[in-house]
Amino acid sequence: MRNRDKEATHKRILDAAMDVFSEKGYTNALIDDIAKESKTSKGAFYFHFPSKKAIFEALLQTLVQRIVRDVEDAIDSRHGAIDKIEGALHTVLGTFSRHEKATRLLFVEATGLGKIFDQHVYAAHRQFANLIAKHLQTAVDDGSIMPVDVELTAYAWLGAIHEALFMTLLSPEKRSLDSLTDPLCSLLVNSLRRQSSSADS
Amino acid sequence: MRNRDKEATHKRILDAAMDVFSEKGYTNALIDDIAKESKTSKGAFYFHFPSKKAIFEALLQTLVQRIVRDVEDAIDSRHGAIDKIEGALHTVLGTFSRHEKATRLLFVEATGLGKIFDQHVYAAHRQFANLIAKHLQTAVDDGSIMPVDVELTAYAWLGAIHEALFMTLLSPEKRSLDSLTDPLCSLLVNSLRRQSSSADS
Amino acid sequence: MRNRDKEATHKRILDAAMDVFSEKGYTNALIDDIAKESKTSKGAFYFHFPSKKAIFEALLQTLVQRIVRDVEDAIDSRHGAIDKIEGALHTVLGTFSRHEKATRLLFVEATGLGKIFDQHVYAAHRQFANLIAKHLQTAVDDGSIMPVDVELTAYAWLGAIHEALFMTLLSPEKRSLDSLTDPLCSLLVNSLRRQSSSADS
Amino acid sequence: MRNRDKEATHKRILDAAMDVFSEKGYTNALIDDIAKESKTSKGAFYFHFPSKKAIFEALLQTLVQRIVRDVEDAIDSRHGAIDKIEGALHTVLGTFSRHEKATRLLFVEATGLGKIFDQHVYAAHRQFANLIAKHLQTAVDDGSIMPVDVELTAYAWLGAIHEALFMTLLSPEKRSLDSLTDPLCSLLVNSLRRQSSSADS
DNA sequence: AATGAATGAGAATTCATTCAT
DNA sequence: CATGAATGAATTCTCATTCAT
Repeated sequence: MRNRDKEATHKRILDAAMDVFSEKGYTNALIDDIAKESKTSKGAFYFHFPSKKAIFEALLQTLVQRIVRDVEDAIDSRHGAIDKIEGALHTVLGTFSRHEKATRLLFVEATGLGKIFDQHVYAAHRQFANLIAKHLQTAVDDGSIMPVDVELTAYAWLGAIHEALFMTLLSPEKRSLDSLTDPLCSLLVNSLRRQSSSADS
Repeated sequence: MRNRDKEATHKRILDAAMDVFSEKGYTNALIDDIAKESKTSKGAFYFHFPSKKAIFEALLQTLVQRIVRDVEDAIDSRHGAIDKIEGALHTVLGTFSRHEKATRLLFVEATGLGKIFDQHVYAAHRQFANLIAKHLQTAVDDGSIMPVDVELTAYAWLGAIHEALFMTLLSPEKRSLDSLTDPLCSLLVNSLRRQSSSADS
Repeated sequence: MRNRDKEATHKRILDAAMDVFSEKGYTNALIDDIAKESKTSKGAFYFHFPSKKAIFEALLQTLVQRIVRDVEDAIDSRHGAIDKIEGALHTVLGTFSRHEKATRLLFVEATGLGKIFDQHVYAAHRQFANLIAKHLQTAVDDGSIMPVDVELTAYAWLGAIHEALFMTLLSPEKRSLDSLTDPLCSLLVNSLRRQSSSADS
Repeated sequence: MRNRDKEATHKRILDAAMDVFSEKGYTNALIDDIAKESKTSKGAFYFHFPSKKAIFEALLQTLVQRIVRDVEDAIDSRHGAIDKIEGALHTVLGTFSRHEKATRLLFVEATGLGKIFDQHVYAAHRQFANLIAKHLQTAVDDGSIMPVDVELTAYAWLGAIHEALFMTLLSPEKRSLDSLTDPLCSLLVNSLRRQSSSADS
């Protein structure tokens, strides 16, 4: 019972932190804001987390893990290399679309905070890129797509996704992330498709 | 004469600011750091710039303008749509490679600073994307490349470039930006090349 | 039975408090430290003691009383004025030696805490000094020692003891308090011996 | 001129700190109090001193040095071993009497602040004791006084002085330090006088 | 009686900005 | 124009104390 309360408060604070950080950015977010938003107190915050930095890191790590897991699950249910790649892309984009705040946190607010956070961001991007690279490699191996530098391609794709999300998030018009999924997916997958080859000798 | 001094100080401060901002990030950079680095004083800083925010914005704008101009010049000297695109890509990547600090400022340190700076970053990315989009459109129009959504492609490309730079800048190994140019350029240009070619003679 | 538990907890907390206070000093000691050390909880602490200040005061008072009683008992078993004085000195020094933590509490940690505690420390020193003065007076009265200002001498002696303990406690070498007893005792007693002596055999 | 201002402020802050620390004790003294008392600002405080701890240490060190110097000067003008000892005692006591706040700082407020300050206090006491020991040794060497353990005696004397000052400072009646000098001096010096006097009956 | 999560009033420290010289 | 001492609002983190269970 008591334990329930504790965990519930812990989660309320994490949720509040995500709201506040994605709303105001790391630097402009105050512990007071998080305390208020979570309807607890500064003391409760520091009971549950050792520092502002720590909760932000916890948030980042949790988000990356959750997204990576979601995407891997989604891929498992697809068959065929290209299908898997499309699946990965759709899920990545879909997940980001569904969690705008988390996305903003990962791709906007976590950047430019100095050396300490850089490593987290670097690691996060690496994990996402590896996810893509792995399936690209499978597709290359079974001949579904042209042989390419899968790692570089993975980063290029991640970058394309990142940029699309980024610009959408920063755009004053607040266009929904969702509308990006299909066109971006086509663009990326088509860029790799065995090029007709019809008469290609 | 006196005027010379004034301008020289102004520039020394700008240069120092770029060094300090790209080294420590906006938030961690102190006016004192900039004053020290520029071998002037806090008073001089505030004589030449109204605020910390202002000099950072000035820096961003100057950098974007300079890069855009450089790239446009480079493109002018190329002929043929694809050639121009390759020229643009090479120049963009080359310019970023040559100015690591500026690049770090534009693509890393300027991110996540909150609403006010977001607009600057957004505008900067837009300018770069437009540059690419314009020449993609020309290439599409004259049939050099497949018809694609040029705007989306431009953002995808910018994202690919951004990501590559970003990961290189954050990577602990500090790989040089330079080695990225050629492979990335190939990847992107190839992704658009008229695929079939079957009947293209 | 239940009562046993209660008293036992009370004592555990007092003991823990003495450990923690003498180890970290009043200001740096946390209620959490005491709760942990006593293997109870913060709630238990506040059930048994009304405040941090209160337990510290209780501790001081208990210690002073115990030491005064010990010394008085020891003196009772001595006969002759000088003998009693020597007895008092030996017992005071011996007691302090045997209870380093308590000594540290009384002579180091209780100092410099501000007005409120000052009075306790003042009272404690007074009690110790009175103890000494009383027996000095007896010795003066029966002519065993030179007539001196017994009160001032008592403070001087207490000071000498205090300083010796103090320096030993603060010394990096952590020399044992014990080795001080004999030389210090001689020094002080000799300083009062009927000086003449030359012809006094 | 500017430099004058800077130094003047620095000193004003030091003076204010001594007032505040000796009035409220280290822990209860607020930087705000010092800023207010010095008629400057918190910012000015941190411009001149890096931390609360640092200014307190600076204060302690300055005081010890000044007192040691004063005493040594006073001793120089005396001739004869016993005379020098009396001179030292008088000067030490006189100096402490004249600078009650400083004395309170050194002997009351600096105690019980934890490991870090302990070393300062230890060092200060050692310096004072060494001062006394040196001259005791001279007096022993030239036969002016009985051979005694000069180091232990020095600490005993310092302790006597310390205790006398301490009790006077803590006493509710606020008796002046001054009235202590003569009786204490006599007591201590007499305790060492060549007892002989054979013919003193 | 005991537990430990929650509270919130501080307090030290930082740093952009000002301004007298 | 330049200097750098001074300002003080803002912010993180601490910890004695409370209280629901």
